[in-house]
Order: sequence, then structure tokens, then C-alpha cells
Amino acid sequence: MTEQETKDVLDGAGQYDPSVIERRWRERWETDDIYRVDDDSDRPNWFSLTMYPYPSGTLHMGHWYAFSVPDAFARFQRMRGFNVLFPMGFDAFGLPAENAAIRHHIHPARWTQENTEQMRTQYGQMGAMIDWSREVNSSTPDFYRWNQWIFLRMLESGLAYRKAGPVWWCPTDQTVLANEQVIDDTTCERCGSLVIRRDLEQWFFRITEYADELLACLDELDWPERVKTMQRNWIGRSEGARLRFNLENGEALEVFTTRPDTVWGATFMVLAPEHPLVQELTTDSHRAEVAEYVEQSRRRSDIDRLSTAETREKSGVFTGSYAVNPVNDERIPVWIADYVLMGYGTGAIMAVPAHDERDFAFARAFELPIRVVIQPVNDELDHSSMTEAYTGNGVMANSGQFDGLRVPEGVSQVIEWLRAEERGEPEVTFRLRDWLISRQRYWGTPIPVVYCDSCGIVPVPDSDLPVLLPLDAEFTPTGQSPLVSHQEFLATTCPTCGASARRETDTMDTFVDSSWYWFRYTSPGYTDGPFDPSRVAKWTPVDLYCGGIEHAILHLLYARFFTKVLADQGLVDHREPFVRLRNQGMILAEEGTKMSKSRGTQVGPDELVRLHGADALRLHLMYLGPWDQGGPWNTRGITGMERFLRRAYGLVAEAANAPQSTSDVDPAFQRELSRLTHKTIKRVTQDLVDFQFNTMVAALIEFSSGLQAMKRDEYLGTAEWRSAIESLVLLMAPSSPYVAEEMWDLLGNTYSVHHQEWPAFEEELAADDQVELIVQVNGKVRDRLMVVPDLSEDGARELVMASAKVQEHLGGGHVRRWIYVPGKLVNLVVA
RNA sequence: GCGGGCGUGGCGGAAUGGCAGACGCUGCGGUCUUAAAAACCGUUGGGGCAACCCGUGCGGGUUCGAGUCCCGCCGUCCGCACCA
Repeated sequence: MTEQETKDVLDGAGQYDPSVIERRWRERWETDDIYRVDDDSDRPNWFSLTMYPYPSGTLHMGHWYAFSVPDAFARFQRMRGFNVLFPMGFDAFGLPAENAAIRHHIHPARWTQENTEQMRTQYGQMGAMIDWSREVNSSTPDFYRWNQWIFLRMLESGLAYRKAGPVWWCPTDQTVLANEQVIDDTTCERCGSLVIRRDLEQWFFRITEYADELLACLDELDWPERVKTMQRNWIGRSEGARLRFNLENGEALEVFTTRPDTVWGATFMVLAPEHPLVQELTTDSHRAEVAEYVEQSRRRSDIDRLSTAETREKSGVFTGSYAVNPVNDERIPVWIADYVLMGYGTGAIMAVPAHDERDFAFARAFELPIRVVIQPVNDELDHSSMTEAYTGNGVMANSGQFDGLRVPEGVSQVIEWLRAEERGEPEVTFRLRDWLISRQRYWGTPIPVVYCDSCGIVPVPDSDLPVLLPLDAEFTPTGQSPLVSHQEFLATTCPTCGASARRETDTMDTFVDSSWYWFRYTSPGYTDGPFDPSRVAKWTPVDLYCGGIEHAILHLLYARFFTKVLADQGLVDHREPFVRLRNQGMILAEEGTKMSKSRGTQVGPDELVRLHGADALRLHLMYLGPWDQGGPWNTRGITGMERFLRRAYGLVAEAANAPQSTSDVDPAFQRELSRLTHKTIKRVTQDLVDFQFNTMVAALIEFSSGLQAMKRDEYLGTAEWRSAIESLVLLMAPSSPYVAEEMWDLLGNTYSVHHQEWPAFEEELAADDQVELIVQVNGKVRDRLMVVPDLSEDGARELVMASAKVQEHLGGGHVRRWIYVPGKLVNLVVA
């Protein structure tokens, strides 16, 4: 601190200057390393994780919004006696870094490096409680070698595999994408381009193996219901049956249905255009038509799928072949239509137009028969007059020996019967697909396998890890991995036979990195495995995970999958990674639209910090409204937080400057003071526990205003007043770390406020000894009486009936009913 | 279309079925100042001189009492969407 600054601080007792204060304490905290986490502390552990950011360059308002709250909570937990792990790192691999690097003609490694440095500094300005010694950067060999190691374990256990098939391809990003990265089956989640289908051989993780568990475990998680619902929908479990229909050529056509009870109503069958039996089933007279339709739907899936999905016009074509309904031996036509998806179930359906909307629309469009086999209880359906499918419950009809059965029972009995007849069996189908993890891009973890002409796919031995990503590759996207043209990387020898071999040139999806990164925070330098098992056992699972709702499916599903895999490998002792999840909403521009650089609606935090200080900005962000709601930014409101901080600072400075006094404090004053203090401690504590930061800030403001209002000059130096002021400082510490530290110092207390214990409250001290009793007549407030909180019902009646205002409004009427809510309210119901 | 959330002053929002609008912003009035800014004080849902009356998207209901619970609409946001 310069001499002038020292003078300013000293002179300015009562003057709050964030720019001086914040720099002073930031430097002190850094020097003293006060946020260093002790793994061997005997306090209970608390792992507070926030989603590690992608190193885009500078922290924007969203980062501040996302970070202020978890930081305050971590500080709160620390003051409450926990040993808190609150680490930070960077999601540094991936397409955005690579694209930005290409745009800026700079190597992604360099670009990433520069950005992380800048962002680290900015987190410092925020006053974040981060132990940077644990920083994890996913693009360092030290980290990604363990991606490769985990990949090899998954390869060994059959959870990683290579498969050819139709995959999503983004023509702009020149790479394949996972299903989860494609929006509405049309659009690249990264760049917004229309994606296309390509047949390629790719690497997958067998996440479907865990589909049931991923679904079942959701119930026990303390996560927002919204996120759980999204995951449930994405996993998409359907119970039903697999049925076999015989074809006239002697083969069987398998279908999946959730309504086996309606099989008597199946009047035709439909195959997806990509179904492998299409060629075989198509008769010569229909070949031209079918070929054209297949080609057309292939094109459509590339170009105008979206519009097709919206209008839902049914298209299709008859193959010329017939199948036999196994339950009634009826001959039914086999059609092809693109409303049947190859990727779900068996890629073929039995169509029951009377009881399925899509089948109904198709039957109407192509004049196929409709047969009612479920009758609603109070109605009689007739196929010729139906205007829509009947999908509700009812009684089975036209269904042989099952006629008269109610629907839920019918389903299970039909399944039993089909199984006995060997025509089908119960089946559960999921919407979830295996996770496609290979990418034809440069900036990612090399997949650690080699291709040998004689040995095939050979895993790289653990001892050869990491397979280093060469830094001197030409990485402009070409549609195949840039590593293909890097001869030194490509050419290798087979680990098994020693013959010359070729390395896998695809890299891993960055979501692989984020699927286990938090484990690494527990032991960032560990070299014998991805993480130190004893440290992981100590810290994980994560107690609280904070981040954006946009990761509701992708990252959070993958992370849960990885945790289960690591558990099955015996590496971790739990199967769910994140006990509690809280999502922040999005901060919008003032006019309520998304903040956008191009439209100039972006509000940068740095300028606001310069003008108002980091503490005021943090408070303002917490105060905007419920954290999970987000909302429009408001520049003006920040002055309110600044005023509050200035007032609080003034109160503290006055107390600090007052000469110590041993004079007795009036007992009534003392009771009032401790009541205010303890009520506030209670409110602030409860709000923090409940993650309600806006009302927590309101409680702090009310506390400071309350103290200001009851302040008496003669008591400024007393221990009683000082204790109340100290409570204010302690309660402010989580949300306003800088000014709290300054105020704590001003009071001459032991550094640091962030190592102090959270103030406890006593219920008796917080209790009122007089409360306002609301007196209503017929539900309208007519009087207010000051009474003792535990006033008896009879006592209340006496007081209320003595009230002139009450008597006036009773108007001599007869009190028919008397309602007394002790200490709160009386309602007189008058005839 | 299906599922979920949300509708409260000029604005952001607060309210275990019990005083609607805490707290903050804005606005208005004032103190200080040559002046302005800052700071501080008062005031700020609508109507009415007042007593009071009316007010939580709309329409019903339950209740002594509904912003809160139930039913039906309307609006809005989000998610899913031909998933058999």
C-alpha cells in the first residue's frame, strides 16, 4: 500500500473505498494463501464444486452470477466448521478453443494458456475462495493421460467399442457429434448448422448398459425436479413386449410395442426406410416406388426433416409383401414410412390405427383398415366414424379369449400368453443411445489405440501413456482428423507383434474430460492413477454441485455414467457423483433478451468492479432475485448495494473509533439489540441453508438499518454494541468478502474474518416479548393490539372485546365464531 | 401435441393458508451546498378530505380467512416431441 493509500484509509474512517480495500486484501490473501485446503484437517469435509468453465477469454456477467453464489456458500460452510474443498479448473479441450484458435491464427494451446491466465486473475478480482494449487486443466498431458487410461479400462471391460453405422455429422465443424449434441435431430449444438447423417465407423461408450440404473438412481438425488425430468425423458424407458410376425418368405419381423393388448387391432405393419429387410420384402412390382421413397426419405432427413416433423404429414409406400398377425393369423400388408425410426425399438412396428394417433393418421391417409379392439367404458367406438385414435383405457374387444379384460390387466396377460406361445416376450426399450465419443478434430485427447494389419485394434499399453497430442499439427478441419496428416504421430509399431502400425487419429469428445475431472481436484498431481483413491474416498461424492441448466442432460448424464463405471472398476466407493445440484438461471440484458456482444447488450463486470467494487457487484447479483431464476440485468440497482456497504462500513468505523466504554447498557436497549442480532443471525443462516441469497441480502440490509436506527452515541464503545457490530461483519463475510475483512480489521480483530466461526443464534434471544395481534372482524383488519406472545385465548378474548374499534365494527351483532391464532391473529365472525 | 415452471406496484422481487407489496431500484419532496454530485431524512399500489373502499392474469370453488389449496380458462417461459 502506498503512503497516500494508507492515509486515505486512516483518514477515511467512515469512508468506504472498495478499490483500495479490495486490492489490499486480495494481495494479502494471495500472499498468505488463506484458501489453501488441508486434506488432513479433522473438520468434516465439504466438497463444493462449480462447473469448470471453458476458457473463453474474459469472465462475463454470467461467470460472476454463476460464481458469486457458490463462493458465498462455500465461505458459509467453512465458517460453519467444515473443511471445504472449493476448487477451480478449466475445460480447456474442445471445439470452441480450436475454432477460436483458427479464427485468431494462434495455436489452441497458446490461446487456452493466455485465457486461463486472464481468467485466473479475474477470479482473483472477484475475491473467489479458490485453492489454485488444485487447478485442473483438461488439455494438459498430465490430465488427459488419465482420459486415455480410463478409456483403456473401458475397452477392456467392453464398455468402449467401435461400430459402423449412421451417425450425425456437422458439415461446419467437420466432425461427428453425439446424439446429445444434436438439437431436434437437425442442428449442431455448437455452431447451429444443420447436421447430416453419415455412415461411419466410430468409437462409442456403452452408456446404455447403465440405462436402468441411471434412471432409477435419479429418485434419490437432491437435484432440481426439472433436471431429473429432463434426464428421465432423455433415457426414455418404455415397457412393453417384443413380438414376432411371420413373413410370407418364412422370415420373422420383430416389433416392439408398449400396447401388446392391441395386437388384434394390427391391420398393417410399417418398416423404417433404413430397415435391413426392406430390399428383401419389396416385390418386383413395387421396387421402383420403394427405391424412390427410400432415397427421398434419406434426402429429407438431411434437408427438411424439421418441417416434416412439424407438419406431421404421413408419407409412405407399400412393399407388396404381407405378414401374418401371430394372434389371429390375418394377412396384413407391410409398408415403409419415415415416421418409423430405425434407431428406436426394432425399426419396425405393428400398426394399430384404432389406438395409436400416428397409425391412425397413416391409415386414413392411405385408406388402410381400422379395427377397434379397445372399447371405452362408457362409449361404443365405431371404426368408420372415428376422427382420432382412442388411446385411453377400456375393455378389450375383438380379441379372442381376452375380450372383456380391462386394459392394464390385459397388457400383462397378453404378454404372458405370447410368451407361452413363443410369439413374443416382455421387453424394455430405451431412447438413450450409446455415447459416440470420437471426433475428427485436433484439440482433444488422442484415443489410445493402434491399428495393426495382423492384430487389428490394439490398445496402447498403460506404460506408453500418455499418447501425446503433437503440438505441431496442421489443425484446420478437413473432415478427417488433422492427425491423419501428421506422419510422426500416425506411424507407430504394433504393441503386440511389433510390425509397423497406424495410430488412431480421432480424438475424444471433451465431455469425456468433464465426466470425471472433479475427482482429479482431490489429488491433482497424482501420477499412479487418475486420482489418489484415499483422497477420493475422503472428499467424494461431491456435496454440492452448481452450474448451468444447459448441462442438464449432456454433462450430468455422462458424469453419472462415468462414476458408475469407476465404481464398477473399484476405483470409487459411490455410484452417484453429485449429491446435491443447484442450477443458476441466465442473466439477460436489461431489455430481457440474451446478452449479446454483437448487439452491444453485453454488460462487462470489470467496469462495474472499477466503479462500485467486487463486493457490491456480487451482492447485486445475489439480490436480483432467486438464483435459479436468473433474469434481466439492471445496472442502476447496484448503487443500492453500494449504499448498504457504505452504511455498514460507517457503523463499523464508528464502533471501531469509539473509545472503549465499560458503562452499563440499559437492559431494555440490550434486549432489543440482541433480539435484532439473533433474529438476523437466524434469518441469514436459514436463507443460506435454503440457497435464498436475495432474501439473505435483504436481512443484512435490514440489520444494518436497524442498528443505525437504534444506535446511541453513549453505547458505541460498549462490549454489547461491539458484539452486535461484529455479528454484522461475520454475517456479511460470505457475500462481501473484501469489505468484511476490512471491517474485521478495523475492529482490531484477529485476521482473517474468513477463518472465524459463524455466529450462533439463541432462540430465546431472538424471541419477541411483545407481538402485534391482528384483530379482524369478518376477515377485515379492524384493530392491532400489542400483546405477549403466549397470550391465552381467554386473555385475548378479554382484550379484543374491550377494543373500541372492534365494538364499533361488531355493531352490536352476535359473534358466531371466534378464531384465535395465538400471538398472531383473531378473527371474529359476526352474523 | 405432451410434460414442467411462472403470472404480485413504474421495475427486480418478498410473503409456514392469517396485516399483500419485506428489501432494493426508480420517481417525488426535503436537509447539506454558491451549484452539482455524493450522503442523509421523508414519501412512493389505486381511489377518497377522511372514516374507509378496491386491489396478487381471468372465471368458479373450498375455508372464519386464499397471492398461497382445488377445478376450468388465458398468457408466458423452459424441456420433450412421429420414441411405437
